[in-house]
Amino acid sequence: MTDLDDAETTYPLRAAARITGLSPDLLRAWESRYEVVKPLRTPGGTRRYRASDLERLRLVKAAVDTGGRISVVARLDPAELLRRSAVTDNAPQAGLEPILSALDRLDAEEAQRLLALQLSAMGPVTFAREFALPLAHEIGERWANKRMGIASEHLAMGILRSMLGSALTPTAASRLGPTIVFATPTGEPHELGLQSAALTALGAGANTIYLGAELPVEDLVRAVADVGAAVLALSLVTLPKSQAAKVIAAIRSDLPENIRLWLGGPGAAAVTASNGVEHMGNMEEFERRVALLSFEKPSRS
Amino acid sequence: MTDLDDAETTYPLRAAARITGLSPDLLRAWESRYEVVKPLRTPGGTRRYRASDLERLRLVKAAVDTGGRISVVARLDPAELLRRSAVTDNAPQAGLEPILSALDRLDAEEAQRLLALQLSAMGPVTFAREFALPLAHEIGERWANKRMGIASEHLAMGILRSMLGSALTPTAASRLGPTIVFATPTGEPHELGLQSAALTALGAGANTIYLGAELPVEDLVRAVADVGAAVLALSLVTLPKSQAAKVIAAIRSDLPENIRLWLGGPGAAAVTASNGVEHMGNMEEFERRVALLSFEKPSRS
DNA sequence: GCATTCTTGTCAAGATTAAATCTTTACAGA
DNA sequence: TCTGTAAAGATTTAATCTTGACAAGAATGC
Repeated sequence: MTDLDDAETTYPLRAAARITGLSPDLLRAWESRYEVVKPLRTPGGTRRYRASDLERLRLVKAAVDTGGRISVVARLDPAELLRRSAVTDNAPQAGLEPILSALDRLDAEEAQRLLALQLSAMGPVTFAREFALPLAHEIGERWANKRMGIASEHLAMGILRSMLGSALTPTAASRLGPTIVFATPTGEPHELGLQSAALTALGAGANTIYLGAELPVEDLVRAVADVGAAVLALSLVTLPKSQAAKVIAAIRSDLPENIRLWLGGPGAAAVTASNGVEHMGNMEEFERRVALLSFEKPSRS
Repeated sequence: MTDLDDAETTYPLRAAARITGLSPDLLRAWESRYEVVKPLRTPGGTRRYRASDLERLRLVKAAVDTGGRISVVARLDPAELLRRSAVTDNAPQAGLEPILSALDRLDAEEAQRLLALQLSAMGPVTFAREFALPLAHEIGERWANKRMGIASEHLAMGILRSMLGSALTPTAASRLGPTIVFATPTGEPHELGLQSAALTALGAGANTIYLGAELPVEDLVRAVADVGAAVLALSLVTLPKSQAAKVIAAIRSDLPENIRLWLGGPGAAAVTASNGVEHMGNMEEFERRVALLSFEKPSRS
């Protein structure tokens, strides 16, 4: 960022509407009636929402959705808002058991049948996030407790990788969106989360280029430059912290400044201290960031 | 939607540009100089591209990319264009070039489109053996010569792995055949040949249990015993000779005597000296051996 | 071999169009 | 009264338009 000091990225009304799920009319009404947010204005008078505005709107909507009155909610400060929009977590453990049992018997046919059923029921994006990832987590758990063999784990991961990989087919239309390259750095073999993220991005309209696991720094940087990507998205799971930090630093320093570097996955939190590296806390946040990409100021190059 | 007769969906210039990969300027130049396409116009004069326009542009670009001159290519009719940019005929080697080119550009969509075309034309088993393996070989060659990046290689392998993995769905009927476990020992990451073999076995009526790459000896042996397999099939490509010999010896000694151990792949020849280990020289031999298994005395229950 | 012309992709300027957005006012259900 | 939605007409922003020019490479003529 050379001198983009005041050039905090902002978003037009339609972006705010799409991201928050509120109608443009309602956004204006809330602003003029209750001053929920005060977006910036262009010289011509057009609204420009900062990321902080969007975040606040998200919380306010959550509070309203759970029964609050907008005239009251609008005046709350962020801390109070957070309390009012508490997450009512749900346990989607539903159909896991039969699949785990099939995997334990190394019954690929049955496992695949059950998984395909889920996939067709929920669609690839939801399947990846709500089913495949929890399943993988549970398998990892059981493996750690010696309640399941590696063979079952391999079988499961292979099936999931193929299923998600097949869904990960870019369409001609997806080229319209911003380009995001997905990969895992050398030493990080876990691919499932990366695939889920790629599917999410595809659903959000991004032009996803999925390179898979264990790409060397140099090739990664070159690929990103070659395809003119706006973002390089990496997933970290088991890569040791020290090694991860080193790799990320290397990538960041080799990557052109105007290309973003996003990290996700359980192993990412420990690394993201550095500058110019952004951490995606969860899939929802990631999805939102992808959607916002389309609305950013034209990036010169 | 009563009468949208003329309401064929059309795309503005920027969509056409991003979908075809041509710049807006170039699109206009090609139109005004050579009449490559004649998009519709709005009352105000703005271009609107039909799907057919985009298709034509795609073909024209393909023809230009392979050395044609735009002034010539622009006049060709669709049939001629197809000839100039298409997967000419069944000769496998012919179809490789466009795919390699797409991979080089990291154009997943195009690569996948072309591969899917081949897959549907030849069926999974033939596709794996006659197309995927030669393609992988060629990619390896080009990578060794620095004519192709690792990113392209990863992209290709990911696509192929998913395509073959999806085809590798055991059916209820296949459970009738002899059980074969497919895997690769720890340290051997190459999976493509293994998948091809598994597909071949599936086609030959075996009950294939595909565990994927890099299974530790202990788990491999346990898995084979658990499912009552008649054969353990391993693929070796780049595992160093000494290491391979050690791993194979370990597996053989831990494996019950009545379970066969088959080795295949380029790295297998160097190892097979030992007793009780059989070497599959090529896919045809392997296929024959699988077929023969069915006639041996029933091994299970 | 060398200069000339043609081809082809890219760019800039200034005008125009299309799509978003603006404000204000109104209205209807809870 | 509170709240979400809608319409009208003006305005702004982002895309697109045409024209003309330019430079590097390819083809051509001598």
